[in-house]
Amino acid sequence: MAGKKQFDVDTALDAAMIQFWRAGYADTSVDDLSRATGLNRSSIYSSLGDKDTLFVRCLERYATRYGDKYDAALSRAADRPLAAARAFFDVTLERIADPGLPDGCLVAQTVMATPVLSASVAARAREAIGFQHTRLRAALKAGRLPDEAAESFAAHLAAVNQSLAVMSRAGTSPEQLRAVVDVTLDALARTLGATD
Amino acid sequence: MAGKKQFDVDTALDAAMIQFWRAGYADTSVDDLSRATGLNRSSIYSSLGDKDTLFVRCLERYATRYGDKYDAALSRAADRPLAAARAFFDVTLERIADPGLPDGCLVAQTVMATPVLSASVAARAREAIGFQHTRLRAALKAGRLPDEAAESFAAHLAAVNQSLAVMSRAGTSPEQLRAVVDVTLDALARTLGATD
DNA sequence: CCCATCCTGAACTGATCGGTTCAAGATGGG
DNA sequence: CCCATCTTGAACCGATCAGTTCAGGATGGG
Repeated sequence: MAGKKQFDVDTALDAAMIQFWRAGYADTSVDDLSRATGLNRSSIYSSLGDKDTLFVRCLERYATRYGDKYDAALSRAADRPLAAARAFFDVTLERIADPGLPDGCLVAQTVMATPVLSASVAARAREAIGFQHTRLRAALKAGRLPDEAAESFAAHLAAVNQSLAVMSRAGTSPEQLRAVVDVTLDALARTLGATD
Repeated sequence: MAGKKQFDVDTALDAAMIQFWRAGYADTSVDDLSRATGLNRSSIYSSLGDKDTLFVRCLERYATRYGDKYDAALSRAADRPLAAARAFFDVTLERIADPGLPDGCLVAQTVMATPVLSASVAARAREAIGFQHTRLRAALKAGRLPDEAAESFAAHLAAVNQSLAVMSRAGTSPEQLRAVVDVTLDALARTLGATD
């Protein structure tokens, strides 16, 4: 099985990411990663790095992939904050509805494990959360929401988005998750209406 | 150090609960529990049970303690849903502000680890989340919120409350957490105003 | 004073962890 | 055809895990 060709690193990273996403850092052993990727234990270390390095790569992969989706959703209706926020949440709700992906959120899970993880990993996860806030604030300001309201709603939208990760793991139904989001969207709609 | 007297089981349980709360189930070893409680390894097994049993006891202790606080907060202003909701969130915000307690939430952390924990533990954590929803819905209905709105807001309030656990671990400041909550409270206030 | 009771420290078991090493096998390019 | 390259499986290391056992010290009631 060798000579010049190699396995697909991207596919392996996706499998590792999903494994970490499902079980978390502490509960994922290198043997688990071996099974998930189909790669030999030796190959993981030689091609993907040790467990910590690999986890960071997966975390960045996750943050980039879904960060891009959030960006795309927000910018698709840049002048209509309500539609933008709705599209933003749809990214998460569709991810949760995808049976091929775990519930929850790798970033949320990592943040929750913060006191135990290495400082660098914890910092990256916090960074991802901070970037979400920045992204939302920029989008809301671009949608002509007053600065103060943009600030508050950015924090609120980011928080509610993370709450979906927790609630989806608690067995909350898609309809209930939608209800959670709709309350927030109604609040945003009324705030927009009030300032129009 | 014995004869007839014993250590205080309640104090030990509190210490164990805080250890699990801070580090989670997977990242808490029995030696960690020994250090946290000040009890000998043997004493833990003989007096508090094995790790799984002890964790369930801590989880129930947590759910009861804060469940009672949530109940008290909601019932203190049973006829004013907005004040009740505000008091509900204050329970969480004060807990987060307490430097003697870990950030986050034991239930949220347990729910996030659901795919890895034993089925019975996962079920208890989900149960606690479900009870929160029930508690909130009952309080909102008692506050004369229409059934449909009570249902939606109960899900929303429970979710936002859980989001505080995630965000507090992400290093979000108390002011930002307050902003997250205030958006929700504003939405509730306007809904109440609209139906008055 | 003495004995029943409780707690402690330490050792031990078997399993699993992350990480490393290496011989053997498979492959494709020259 | 043959060699350089890559992957595999398996073994190994030291550390840590949950859980058990037990001898001995400390204590208080009688």
